[in-house]
Amino acid sequence: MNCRSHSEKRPHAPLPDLAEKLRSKSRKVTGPRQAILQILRDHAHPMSVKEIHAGLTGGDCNLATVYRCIHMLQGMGMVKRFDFGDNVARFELLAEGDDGHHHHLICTSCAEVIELEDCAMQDLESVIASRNSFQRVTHKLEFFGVCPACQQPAP
Amino acid sequence: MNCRSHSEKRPHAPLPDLAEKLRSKSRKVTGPRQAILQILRDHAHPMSVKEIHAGLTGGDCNLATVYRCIHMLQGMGMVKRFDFGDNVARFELLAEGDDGHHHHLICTSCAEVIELEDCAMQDLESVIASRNSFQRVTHKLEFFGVCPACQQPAP
DNA sequence: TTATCTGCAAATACTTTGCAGGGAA
DNA sequence: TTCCCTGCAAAGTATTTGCAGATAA
Repeated sequence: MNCRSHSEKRPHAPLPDLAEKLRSKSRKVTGPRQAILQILRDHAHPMSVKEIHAGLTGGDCNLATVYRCIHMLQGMGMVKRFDFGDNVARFELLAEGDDGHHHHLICTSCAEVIELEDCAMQDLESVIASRNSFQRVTHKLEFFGVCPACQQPAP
Repeated sequence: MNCRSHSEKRPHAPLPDLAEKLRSKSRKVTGPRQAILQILRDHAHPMSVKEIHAGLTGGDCNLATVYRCIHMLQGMGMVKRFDFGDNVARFELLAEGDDGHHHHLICTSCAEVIELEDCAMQDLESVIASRNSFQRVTHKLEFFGVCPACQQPAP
């Protein structure tokens, strides 16, 4: 598995393109939706619904609307859900043509998130699928550890 | 990664031994705790708190007690928590001397769970740790797919 | 105009906690 | 006897849903 920083990632489409994607599926481009897409675009790591809602500046929108919007975007394949095992769903905007399959390295102390490049687990999936007679096998994988900044002894 | 069925696993300690483990750490052996340990012993896959509570026959005990008991067992290293990405924590009794590090293959249709043997990801953890200057790197990994029984077309 | 979307509020699901009585050691 | 444990009830957090009014197309 190779690792790379977010800055090297495939860039997200500009906001107007994202809006167009909504229109093309007869979804309306509303204020809340644009604001939510903007926030997801500005953050390179998965965000919880609460974080997205808190990040909405000015007039913002209702928490329930954030949930509905995120689910809609997820259904359209524009956003992918990640679970870090703390019972809080997190969502990340997918770049055009990106299937979103990648993993994260999360600091268990400060929650910093580093994105890891797609892993080479396809072979493993095939082995597991055939040995257990399963079909369409996928996986969820996240790494946890202590980041450099958190390795210093507490003052 | 190798796969094996539950029947091949290291067996759980008998109930009296589990009780002794509690006493050795000045924890009391109560009815609810014995019942919960019994249920976990009887099930080879991770169970949600609700499932454990529902499985308590007869007099059973309060849901809050199940939560408290599970947390206590987790703190003692007798039980391990798994997350299947559905915002429901699941717990599995650990056999004596088992660190609980293994993964599961979960049917996305009927939720059947198959346990997979410990994977060979230690090398990967080392690479990720050194490349990102992280310490104490661990991981969570679960596989999802469609089990044989669910592959038949719906009637 | 019209179907979709939003805010509001209430509901649901999972989990935690305070408190007073009950029980294991 | 002495803590530890439990039930009960209430509260906390994450998420979903019904409904009537608002809005994009």
